[in-house]
Amino acid sequence: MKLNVKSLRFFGGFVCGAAASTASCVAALSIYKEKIFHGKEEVLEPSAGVVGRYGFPLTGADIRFYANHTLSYDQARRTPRWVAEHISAEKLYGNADRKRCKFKPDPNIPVLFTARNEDYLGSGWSRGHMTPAGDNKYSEQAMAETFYLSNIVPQNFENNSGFWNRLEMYCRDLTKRFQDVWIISGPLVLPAVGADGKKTISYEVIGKDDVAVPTHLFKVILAQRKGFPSETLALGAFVVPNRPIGFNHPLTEFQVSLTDLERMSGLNFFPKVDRTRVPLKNLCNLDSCRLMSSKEFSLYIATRKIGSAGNVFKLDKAMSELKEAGIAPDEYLLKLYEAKKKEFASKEVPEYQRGH
DNA sequence: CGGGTTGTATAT
DNA sequence: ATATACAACCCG
Repeated sequence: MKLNVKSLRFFGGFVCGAAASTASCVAALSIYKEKIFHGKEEVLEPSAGVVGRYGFPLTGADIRFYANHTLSYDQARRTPRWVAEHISAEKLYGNADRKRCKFKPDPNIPVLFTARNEDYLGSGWSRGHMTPAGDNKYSEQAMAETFYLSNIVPQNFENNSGFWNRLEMYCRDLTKRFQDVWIISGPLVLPAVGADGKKTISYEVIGKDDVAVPTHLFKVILAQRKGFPSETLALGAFVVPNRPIGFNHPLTEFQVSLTDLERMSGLNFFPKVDRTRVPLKNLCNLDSCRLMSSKEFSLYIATRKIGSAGNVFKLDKAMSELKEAGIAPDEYLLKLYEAKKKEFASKEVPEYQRGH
């Protein structure tokens, strides 16, 4: 078995490339394998050689699969490297509710490498979903799994509930114009130029588990529209700083070329997309890439609060907040408000009358 | 939609 | 005594 690796490579390649018979190709490749007996059965496994006699370091499962998302986990940083998901209009409707979900360590990851809630609580950073809970309204199970801390990174509070939230809403809105949308999200730690002109990568770690706080977050969106003579594929890649981003910043400000993001992240995105067969269009040219404005967002939040209000006081509070912001409620909000008001009135009045 | 805190009852 | 669960409350 003592053979020169270089000549092996050449020999194998030559046989595979030139021979008509696939059998000879397999035979040549098998030289790389070791014959190992598992019980009585003889199987071929990749040769580890002397160097690997006691095994090579393991980084854990390359890819981990969940009901509606897939991720690669970074055991050193206690965060995902990337999280992939697919959404369509159907997945955004259903009764799954984040109020019934809980953040928890991913039971599939070795305890030694998991993040825990205590790492985040009181750290000054929020637990930011990579694949969003709101993309899984159709399935309690799928939504619950997004709350595993393997899908979470330390995220600035205001960024999480603000700009990033609106970016996720835009992604969901895309399903109105594209049948299928694939999204890859993840954390980045990017170099910064110091006062001495040197580039340094520096990032905070939080909790006893030293969970890495990313300097930036990325999101790659691939949107597909059925059509004739051919389908349409549009792609947008974004890198967003992990700090508050106001309404004056458009999403396009954070758009980067896919190649640039690939160099930053060390990842190749959507390797199976055949760009010669279906030309990739710029998502922000084909679609708007416009996020909700301040007014639209406030209106949306107010509508949410009124929809979930449990009493008249909260109902009126949400309305007065809107008024103070100088935002006129739309027809939908007004109707919802009136309906809830009646609902509470019909519950309270009879009891009041009986009491007297 | 996106995230928190606090208080109380309960189990260990 | 200390951890855990849950309801009720809060924020943008």
